[in-house]
Amino acid sequence: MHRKAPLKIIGSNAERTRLHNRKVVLGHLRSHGKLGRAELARLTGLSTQAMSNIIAELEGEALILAGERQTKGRGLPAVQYTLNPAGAVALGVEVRPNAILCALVNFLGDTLYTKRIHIKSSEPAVVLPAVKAACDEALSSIGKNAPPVLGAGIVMPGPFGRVGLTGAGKAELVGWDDKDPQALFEDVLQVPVRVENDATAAAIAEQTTGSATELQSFCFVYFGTGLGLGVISNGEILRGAFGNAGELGHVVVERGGRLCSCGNRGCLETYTSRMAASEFLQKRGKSAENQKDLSDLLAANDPDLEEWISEAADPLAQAIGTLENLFDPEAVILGGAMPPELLERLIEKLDLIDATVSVRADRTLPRVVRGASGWMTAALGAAALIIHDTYIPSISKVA
Amino acid sequence: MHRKAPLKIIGSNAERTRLHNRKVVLGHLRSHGKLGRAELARLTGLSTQAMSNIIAELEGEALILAGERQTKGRGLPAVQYTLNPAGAVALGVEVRPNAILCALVNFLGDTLYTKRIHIKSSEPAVVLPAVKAACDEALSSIGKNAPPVLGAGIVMPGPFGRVGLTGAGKAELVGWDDKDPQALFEDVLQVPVRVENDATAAAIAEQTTGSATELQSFCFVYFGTGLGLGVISNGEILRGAFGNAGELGHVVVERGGRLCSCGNRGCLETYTSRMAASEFLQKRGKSAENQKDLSDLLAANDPDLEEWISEAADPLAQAIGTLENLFDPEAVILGGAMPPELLERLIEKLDLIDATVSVRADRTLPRVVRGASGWMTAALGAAALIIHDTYIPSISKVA
DNA sequence: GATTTAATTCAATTAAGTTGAATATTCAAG
DNA sequence: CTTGAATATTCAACTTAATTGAATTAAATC
Repeated sequence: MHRKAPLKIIGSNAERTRLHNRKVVLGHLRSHGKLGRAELARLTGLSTQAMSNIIAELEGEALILAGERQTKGRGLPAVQYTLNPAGAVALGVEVRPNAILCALVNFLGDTLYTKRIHIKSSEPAVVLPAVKAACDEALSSIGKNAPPVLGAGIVMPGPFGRVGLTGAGKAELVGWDDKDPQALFEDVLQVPVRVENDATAAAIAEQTTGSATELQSFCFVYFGTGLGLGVISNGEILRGAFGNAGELGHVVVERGGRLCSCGNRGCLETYTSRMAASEFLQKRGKSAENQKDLSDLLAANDPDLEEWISEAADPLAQAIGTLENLFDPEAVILGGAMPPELLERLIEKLDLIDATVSVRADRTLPRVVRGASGWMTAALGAAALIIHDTYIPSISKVA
Repeated sequence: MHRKAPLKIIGSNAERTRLHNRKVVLGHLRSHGKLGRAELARLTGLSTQAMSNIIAELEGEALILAGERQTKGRGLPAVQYTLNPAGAVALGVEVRPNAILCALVNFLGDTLYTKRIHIKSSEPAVVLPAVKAACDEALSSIGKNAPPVLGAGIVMPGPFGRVGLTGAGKAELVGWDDKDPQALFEDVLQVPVRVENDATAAAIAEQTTGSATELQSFCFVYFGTGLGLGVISNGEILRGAFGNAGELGHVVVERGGRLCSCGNRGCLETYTSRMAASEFLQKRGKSAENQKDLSDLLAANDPDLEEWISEAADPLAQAIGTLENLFDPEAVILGGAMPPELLERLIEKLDLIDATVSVRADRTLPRVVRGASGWMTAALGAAALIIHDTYIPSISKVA
């Protein structure tokens, strides 16, 4: 287990400048859809000549496509450039104690392939070859002339290795304690690898292809085994000092409340999570082990499930108020491994606190919206992270 | 009132590259104290030649000073460079409904001058000339050959103009509703101006000259009129979508608890804040309107104050647990307009949640530490913000 | 049809980096 | 005490990727 490296602030040179500018251009193309060179030059504050060079380079690498000239009033109509969906792909993998979920997405973050593979053990010796095989299969699924692979995003139940032990006892994978997953996966897969937690990955997926494409600041509440939180603030991922930020499940919403597995009382997770729903329904003699069960119960208007929803909404509303006051997001998004209809019902039932910094006269979005959900969310998010990295420079933003 | 501008992601060029690299160099000099050219080149990933050029430029502007050559084993001993304390100054101003606090700091963030000025009204027509006069006096206090003024940081009770109305009813200044304070102050003072909230400014002061000089991620709990929060995460200031992040005072710690002025129940501010202490003591027939009163009561071992501290510690401990789980900071710092001894007592009384992500085997710092406090904290922090901006590039960090 | 406007390219220039060789100063080994 | 290795720094030449200003093309307006 190694301590997190202190972040190093490095200088820039011509090469890094170009890399930065490429990302800036790709980012603008992503958010605007299509743009001409001159307009890109204006947006980025670069000269048209510089833009021409960058565009030529990106087009040469097939990351962007030249479209029709588009007439907009006087003057030579601008050639419209768009991202090339087939310009590159990214892998996403979620490693769980008993399964590996593998996804492949295109340069826009759209899903090309998904697969679930059962594993007998979560030890590195088992996981690494299985992930390698799954990724190879994913890549071969798109045929011979495959575009470049930008990298692989890996989601693992943290906290592990790099980030050290923590108190909020989580389901850790066995055999990874003293390992550096990033290095191991990079070694096996031979592409750049990023390891993130599920909630953050899901948040990035939401921003890449979901309901947050227009947002720069939002909180993504992720229903997984527990309850996670991915925070994007002004376009930046919030990780915290040790990569463990966003432990929403163990935020206390009721002093002296229900006993949680972490040893505390009143954790949000004990009220509002898949686990909490399962336990509640089990006491009523109903089984709801997976999303399908919950979906079915909801479709059948099961009164016990309805009761749980009502009961779960209050603590969640309180927690959302806390998120609003602390992070001042444009919206709070609920998603993850929960049936979408259930999330909708939960949102309907929310009685939000009516005086937080998010209660604004100029709101356009609802304070809480439903995001992407389903079992693949995290794996797709992991892949989206890689796409995200090629769009987002870690640089110069100006208000 | 204007809506917050969407953040613009801009390209880079040679000029911006140099600006970035200068900041990188200054930042390293700040955190290391003194360094030679070659070592700076290694730290920044730049060539020694480039470093020589940058150093020459900075030395020419008297922002850094060449020291003795320092022998460290074999080879030519490196000339050690340090920041020049007298290389530049920055102004800091806190505007309150009835007073203006003005501060001047040197290039290291050390205090050179402070002054409090009473004002009759908080309208722009009164405040702007008063601030101008105060700043002029501050600058003339350091004599004729004054070093360049990097800018002025302004702290005002938000949320105002730029960030729009919010629900958590705060003490707003009258007459500023539809104004752009940054532009107004820049116009009057003729130096670059930054407007921030008190808690963020105080957090930056803590990082510049206080107990967080080594920290990249921390939460600063600011005792002002209410209770604010400044968050620095991996060196970046967390502002939120509308600049209102960190509204800690209105985080609910007790469902259905005490009625707060914001209309909700159970806000942290109603338990743990200067106002809460005043009210508590008033009920016991004691007056504690300012820091001095509290200080005196504490010195006299006043049993009522002790009782309040015990009562206030629990909600605070819970909130700190929430901060730890959400932000994963290296430490939580308590400071602001509270007597330091009282903060110490409060910290002693804290019964922290024993399972958050901050409970780590490899901790070196306590989870909660006391930070800078006193009436000038925010104004000094405002000035520190300006210094901070000249050290911290908004760019390329590498883990 | 002539003129204006806007996008784009061409050619020259410039800023700020990199690279490799030369020089200075110190430590360590013979 | 001399010599060689290590380290810091500078000098000079080169490279990258930007900028600037003039030229070219195509559409809109007069």
